[in-house]
Amino acid sequence: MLAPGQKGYVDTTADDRGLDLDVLGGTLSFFIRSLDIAVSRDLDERLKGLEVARGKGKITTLLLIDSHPGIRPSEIAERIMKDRAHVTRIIDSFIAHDIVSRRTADQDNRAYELCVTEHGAALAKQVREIVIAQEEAFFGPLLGKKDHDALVETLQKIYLKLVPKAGI
Amino acid sequence: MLAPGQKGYVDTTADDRGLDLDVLGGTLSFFIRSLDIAVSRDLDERLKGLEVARGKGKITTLLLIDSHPGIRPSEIAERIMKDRAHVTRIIDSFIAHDIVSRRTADQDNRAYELCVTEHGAALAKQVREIVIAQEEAFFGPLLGKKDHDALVETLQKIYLKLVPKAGI
DNA sequence: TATTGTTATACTCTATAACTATA
DNA sequence: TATAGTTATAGAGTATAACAATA
Repeated sequence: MLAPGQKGYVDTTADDRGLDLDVLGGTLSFFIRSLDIAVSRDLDERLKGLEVARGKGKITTLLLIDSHPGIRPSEIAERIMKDRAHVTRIIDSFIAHDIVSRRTADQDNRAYELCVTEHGAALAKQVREIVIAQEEAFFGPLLGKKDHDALVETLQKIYLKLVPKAGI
Repeated sequence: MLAPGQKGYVDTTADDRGLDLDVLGGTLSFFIRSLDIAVSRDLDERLKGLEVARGKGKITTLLLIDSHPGIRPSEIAERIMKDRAHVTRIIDSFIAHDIVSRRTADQDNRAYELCVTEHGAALAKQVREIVIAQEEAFFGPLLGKKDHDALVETLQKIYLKLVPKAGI
């Protein structure tokens, strides 16, 4: 960090708290990206050794199938904001590891319905516990309960507007 | 979405608002990832055609160098939460495109000081305007001003705890 | 004709480690 | 011995488009 007065220093501070945080115009996109990097790394660390260790898409896909037996790939894609091709590869790897089973949908022969296997259910349970434990372990030192709750509420609200189908 | 009562439906709702959003235990990690995906795609779209179109690492690196002439690669790495090898590749591409110049640091022959070129400064100005414009265009329809301000404050606070050096 | 899912490709991102030059 | 930066590599993520089967 260049200090005020030091050669090359440019004061880009936008508020009165003396922070040098508006490199991106004080916008949210940079902070969101940074937080996502930090949270993802922390979670990957906690998931090490499990079969779904890396890649958040895999984790949410597993938990979605576990919570919603019979869910279809295209619906997963919509909810995790990835394309269908990406979901196909995730599902393929799950099937190869006997985590998920796939069968033709009842009313639509184009579609598939996905369910976790017995093994997949056990894995999902482990993953879910780790994810829940992370919430407190990671955010506890960073935020008070009030700020945390407000953040959850705000981000849920945004997610629902971005993926309306996710609301019941 | 499986409706309550439908075959395979499992009620995982954790609050009383009837939302099916706690697939990850109502935790923040999933919402943060989703928001980052949406914001990044939107920003990439707006940056299309510019030389730094893809990859948020490149954008913040450019704006950091523009705001902090003389900044060193290792400090960039710390602030954008990437490793030095990654920053090296970003800088290399900037230099190849005459966006950034690099010279040996005054007091340390191991280190480099980075500055934007004339061309890079013009590019940074364009990028900064786009990023600032996105803030309103993207978040305006999603959040009221009060929620937006609270979100900025909370995420800035978290970022500062994760990267203490970013505070002056 | 539109939709579901698959396949293929090319490119980017990321983590890791080994390496050099200097402190 | 530690630090700044580079190079190399392998793996994972991503966007895209073309494709088959079904609605």
